[in-house]
Amino acid sequence: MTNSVKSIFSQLSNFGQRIRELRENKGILLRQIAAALEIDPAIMSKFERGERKPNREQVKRIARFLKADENELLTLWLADKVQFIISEEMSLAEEALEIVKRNIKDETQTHTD
Amino acid sequence: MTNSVKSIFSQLSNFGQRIRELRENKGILLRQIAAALEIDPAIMSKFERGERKPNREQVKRIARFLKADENELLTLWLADKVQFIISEEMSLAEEALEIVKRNIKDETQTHTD
DNA sequence: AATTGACTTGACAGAATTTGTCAAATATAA
DNA sequence: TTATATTTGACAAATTCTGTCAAGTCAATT
Repeated sequence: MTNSVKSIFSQLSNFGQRIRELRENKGILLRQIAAALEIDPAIMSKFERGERKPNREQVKRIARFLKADENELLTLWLADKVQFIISEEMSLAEEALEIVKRNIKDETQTHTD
Repeated sequence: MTNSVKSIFSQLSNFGQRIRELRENKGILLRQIAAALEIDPAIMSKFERGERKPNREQVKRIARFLKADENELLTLWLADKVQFIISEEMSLAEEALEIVKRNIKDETQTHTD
């Protein structure tokens, strides 16, 4: 994932939001799921916030550990993947902002000498 | 692309089939497009057969060289990318598309104020 | 049959991205 | 403050992606 795209879209994660909700409702700690999946809590945190994407096996393990509907979670996870691909194509906005940013910077440098 | 998935899905390529059709109708050689894009003909061949995927810039250059509709080709290219992800998870496909569709709709409504 | 031209195939190396670990930072509550 | 939970970012290792190359197939000509 490029940084520019991440900055706009990382906050939306159908999957991540759902598992966080499930986890918190059950009063389970993030690091407890992490332990169950044998990964660092940092990664689990990133899954929940949509900053990184788990693989199919991890989704299944999460479902099992949370006693949640595996199919529901896999579906949300797939939706995220598709949505990300689509979102990347809407990223002309980012390019535009980059140009503006560059221009502003040049302007600033020109005037502060 | 994993090998197992490639073996199943590499034959379907909306984008590849279309540019081969366009190219052949104009009597252009594969290696001529390759030269224009400054890549090896082998890669161009793989693009046309859907074995590898070009990046956005390459799609644009192909469109320009073939004097084809850039938007059409970018769309087919995007369709291939989405279709590939979905193909990996066939059974969950429909539900996932529904979620994306709903989110896109919400996004649109949010932004048209 | 041998040659030619167009494309295809697969192995390969280097580049780029992704993965998980770790330590430090932050946040929240007691 | 102290303790506990989560987040952040830098990092190395693993994996995937890229394009090059040489050898291969296939069809049409000679």
